[in-house]
Amino acid sequence: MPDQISELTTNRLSLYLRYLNELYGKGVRTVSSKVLAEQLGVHAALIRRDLSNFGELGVRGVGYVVEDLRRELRSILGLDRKLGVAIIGAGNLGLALADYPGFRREGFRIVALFDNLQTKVGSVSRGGVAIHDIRDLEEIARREAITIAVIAVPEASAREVVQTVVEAGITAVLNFSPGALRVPPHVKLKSVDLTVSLESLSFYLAREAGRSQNGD
Amino acid sequence: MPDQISELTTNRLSLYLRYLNELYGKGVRTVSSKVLAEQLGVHAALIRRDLSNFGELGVRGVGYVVEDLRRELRSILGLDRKLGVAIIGAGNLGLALADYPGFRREGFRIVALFDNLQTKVGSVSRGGVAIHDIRDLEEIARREAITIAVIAVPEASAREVVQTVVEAGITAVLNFSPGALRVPPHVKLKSVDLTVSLESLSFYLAREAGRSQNGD
DNA sequence: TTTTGTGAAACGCTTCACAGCT
DNA sequence: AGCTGTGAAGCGTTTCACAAAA
Repeated sequence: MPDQISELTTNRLSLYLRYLNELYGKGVRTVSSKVLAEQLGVHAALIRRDLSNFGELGVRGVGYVVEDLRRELRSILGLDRKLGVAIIGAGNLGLALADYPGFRREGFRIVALFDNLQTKVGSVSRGGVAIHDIRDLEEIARREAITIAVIAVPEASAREVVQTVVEAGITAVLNFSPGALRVPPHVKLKSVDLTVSLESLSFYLAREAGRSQNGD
Repeated sequence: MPDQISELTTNRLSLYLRYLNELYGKGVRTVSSKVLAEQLGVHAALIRRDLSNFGELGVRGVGYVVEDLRRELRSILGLDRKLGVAIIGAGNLGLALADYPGFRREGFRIVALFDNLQTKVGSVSRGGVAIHDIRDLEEIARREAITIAVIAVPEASAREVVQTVVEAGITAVLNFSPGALRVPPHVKLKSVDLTVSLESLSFYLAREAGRSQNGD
């Protein structure tokens, strides 16, 4: 078992698990890397390579036993225990993320929202997640065993918030705020930059436009 | 100028532009790849390589002229014209995205939300973006020159919605729904999978946990 | 001297192709 | 025969290191 697994691989593991859940629900017993590959739009050898990082999970001549591989992946991804999640920032995005069904489905426990605006503190999201004062983060994080923070605050407060999160002892951060954040080495930071995603698409459109009209 | 630019590069171009905007606001005249690199946490040579794809944008011995590079990047990313964006799905996430300030800032025009639920059609988001019937997408897309669709619908309807979007003549799609989507080759699809992002973090936590407690 | 632009080396990820197991 | 697991090849991205320019 190699000691460093790339993020590209872990992302795909999550995709494999999602499809295995679907197969499991349908009562399918085994699945080959070929079938998995066709469904997910990746190469079969890549799936075998990804899975082989964690042992010999398949059966030669047969494929992968759906129930076993599903259990294995859940364990590899750490989804067999319920992880506590805090959402920082009770703006539009934070509230939407707090109620996002995809987070609850695979064993995450959305414990609370946090904000610094006193007018928001004390109320709840539509789905019933309570909004607390950001100053209570550390206490609640310890009490509720929160290990993941999702940051959805404006760019201006992002740095300060990350600091608060790290000081509260949280070691995994999913960041939706724009801008580069720095965290200590023991903290894992993953950023989803919505503006970057959209501008990247814009680049594609700009290129296509230039490509179709050739010197007229 | 190479004819294929990787998505890794275009994502970084967007980050460079964001920081250049900041420098421009502060009145800074020039910046070196070294300074840029330190701020953004990437290697200086990578920045030079990225930019060199689009010509000789810098000045040897000096660095890059902030105003010029900023203008150049805006043009490269196609942000010098205002692109029309439609958000499909007026749930929590769609509504949050419609009002997301980061989208408006860099020259995108959020034209409308679309949903199939008649109870939502006719109302507006908090920020004032109107919700239309998804059946009117094609007509409105043509009239308002919408070139980008942001998909924020439940997994079950995602496939159908992509089809509708493609038929409406939209050629760039930013997808927030889980699951693999297939689009024709002339359409650019970029997916942000929130569940995958969170599960990837969970993997990191599972690994760390196993690492600290060694056989006790 | 400073800093870019870029061949060449290094690195990492994916695919090929097949031995090995069922 | 069928399908996994994997060494080796292939390919794309990043970093090194330095010539060229200001």
